[in-house]
Amino acid sequence: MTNIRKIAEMAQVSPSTVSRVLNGYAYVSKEKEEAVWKAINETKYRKNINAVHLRKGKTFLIGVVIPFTNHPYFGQLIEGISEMAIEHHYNLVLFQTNYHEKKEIEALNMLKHKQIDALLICSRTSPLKTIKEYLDYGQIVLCEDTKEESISSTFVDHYQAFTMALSYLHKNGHTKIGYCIGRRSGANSQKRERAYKDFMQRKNGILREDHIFEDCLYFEDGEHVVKQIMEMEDSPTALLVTSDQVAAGILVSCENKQLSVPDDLALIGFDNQPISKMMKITTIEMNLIKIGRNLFLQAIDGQVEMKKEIAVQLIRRGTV
Amino acid sequence: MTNIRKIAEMAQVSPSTVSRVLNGYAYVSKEKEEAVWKAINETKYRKNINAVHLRKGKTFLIGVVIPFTNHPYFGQLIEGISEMAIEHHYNLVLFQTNYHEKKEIEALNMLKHKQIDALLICSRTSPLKTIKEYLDYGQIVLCEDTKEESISSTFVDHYQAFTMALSYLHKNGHTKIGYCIGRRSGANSQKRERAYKDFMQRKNGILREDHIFEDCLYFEDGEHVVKQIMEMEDSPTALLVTSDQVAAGILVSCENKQLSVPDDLALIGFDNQPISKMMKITTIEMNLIKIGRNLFLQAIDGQVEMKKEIAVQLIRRGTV
DNA sequence: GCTTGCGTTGAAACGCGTTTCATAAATTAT
DNA sequence: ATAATTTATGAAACGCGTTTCAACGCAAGC
Repeated sequence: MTNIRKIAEMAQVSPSTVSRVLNGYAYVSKEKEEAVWKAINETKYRKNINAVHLRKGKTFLIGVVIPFTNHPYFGQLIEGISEMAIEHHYNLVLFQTNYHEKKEIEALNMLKHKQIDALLICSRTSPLKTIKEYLDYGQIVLCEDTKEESISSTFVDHYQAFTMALSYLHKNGHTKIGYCIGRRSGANSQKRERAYKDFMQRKNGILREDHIFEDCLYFEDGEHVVKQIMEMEDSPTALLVTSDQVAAGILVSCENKQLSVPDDLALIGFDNQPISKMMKITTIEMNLIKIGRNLFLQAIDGQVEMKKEIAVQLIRRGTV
Repeated sequence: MTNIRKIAEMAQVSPSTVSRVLNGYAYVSKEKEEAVWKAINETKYRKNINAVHLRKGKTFLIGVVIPFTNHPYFGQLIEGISEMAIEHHYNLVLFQTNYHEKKEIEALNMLKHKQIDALLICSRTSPLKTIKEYLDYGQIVLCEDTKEESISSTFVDHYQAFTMALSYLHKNGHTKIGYCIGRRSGANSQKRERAYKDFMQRKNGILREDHIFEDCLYFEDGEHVVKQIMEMEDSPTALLVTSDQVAAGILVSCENKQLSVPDDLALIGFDNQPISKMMKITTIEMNLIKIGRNLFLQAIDGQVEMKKEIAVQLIRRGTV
């Protein structure tokens, strides 16, 4: 295996100069630079990345914790993250947790053992207390409002976003509003629940536990929601659906059941995924790619704003 | 930062002995071993993984090339891969290509620059010729039959699987059979097309280009297929659907359009995904997790059988 | 009593790119 | 013309765990 010293010898320069050429530093004469490149090309030299990592004390790996890879919400998040990763010559190590705390701890331990430089948790299961114990070992970034906590984060104001969506429905004459969500226990979900309950109480809307639909993650989950609604006595006239996929599923299911959208049931999706545009679903854009990008930048650079809120936007289309 | 030499000093032994303790080698006396552990615990020593990588000449990273992360086919494949990766203390670097060749080349170049030890290509876009140029730089494993080629692979016999499924439909009285596929250009897709055309010709079945439905990847794509079929004059009475997701979408769509399955339209899905069990869809099990596991093993170990075929199995349920 | 061999241990080499420090030469500033 | 920079380059140190080689001690074998 040819190394930098051999190149140096061939080009009649010192290893330092080879390194300088390789990394594009100034202060190398044209002749020597050319000699070095010539030797590099002749030998097909490739630098040993592990030596670089050792010297720099970094692995250039960022861990990314997500519950599922097969959901477009996380798909977009990863897209943003990965875009920045490429730009900064980092690689990503994915940890799919399926919301098992054990998997999350595994990722945290990778950070502890310096297998990764930083950890990005897109959706967590373990308590903040646990996560904080690992802060000494490297940067950890969350995707939720960490307010007074000392943990970096990029997030949207889910309380405000939900309130905005609810107001919009209310203005359109709805008082019986329900919502669909993936799981109720997440930090962001709790914020949404708080917003929902506060709003419904404030506006004297009808607040019923069975107007909250759990386990709504995929397209096919929409059908189940419609079925439940149709069997319900006092069913909601509008739904906040925290995933455009599910909103699309609900929409299709409604069409098939001769339920008119928005007349019988109004819908607001979330994320502004391609499918919502295709199916003309009114939605809340979260700019997940932007969130992803910022998450990454926080992970590699302590300088970046420690807590960054990303604005959301109501996109009016045809389902309200 | 405390390192192995400091531990050695504290425990009054040599660095070699510390290394031996750390790696669980025999031939270390109890007293010294205990002394070493004591020092390790006191200092909260964590070993520098980059030094290990440098010394061992490996990164313990395996690249995985997939077109999309958000499809359960690849989700299961990754599950198998990742299971083995954990067991063998490797990490995965995901390259999502969206079928862009450029992205695939990026991954191949990572191998060239020794950023990853091996590359696992689950679905490729670039020609075999290109891939072969990178074989010198590390192990590359494909997920398709590489027959006479000198590239490792784990695969299923798609020709045989398709033929089996077609036979089953034929035996059940179908001659007008169509099929749904993601893209037609992939190596595996071409095998399937070959099988389809051969079979239809052999059995004098009706072979029409418009009985081949492209771009069928997700649940929602099923609706489009049903729509097309209903508008068709001489529509197929049975479909091979190369993804259970799509088969489920078709099934739902049929129900809504008062089409009876299997009487009006018979369906055979692929992959035996959870959804097919839930919805009682007859399917071809591919054992993707097993494939994933084997792909990984081939990537890290030249010893493992170079080409491995994984058997498929027809799972009879309610849609034929 | 001497050879053989296993158990145990440490010194030193190894993998290799980066970076600091010192020095020399060439410019520019005063 | 002299001092102060800037440019250019190399030697050596550095990061650090692993592994090989040699050696020593002690026990078993002849």
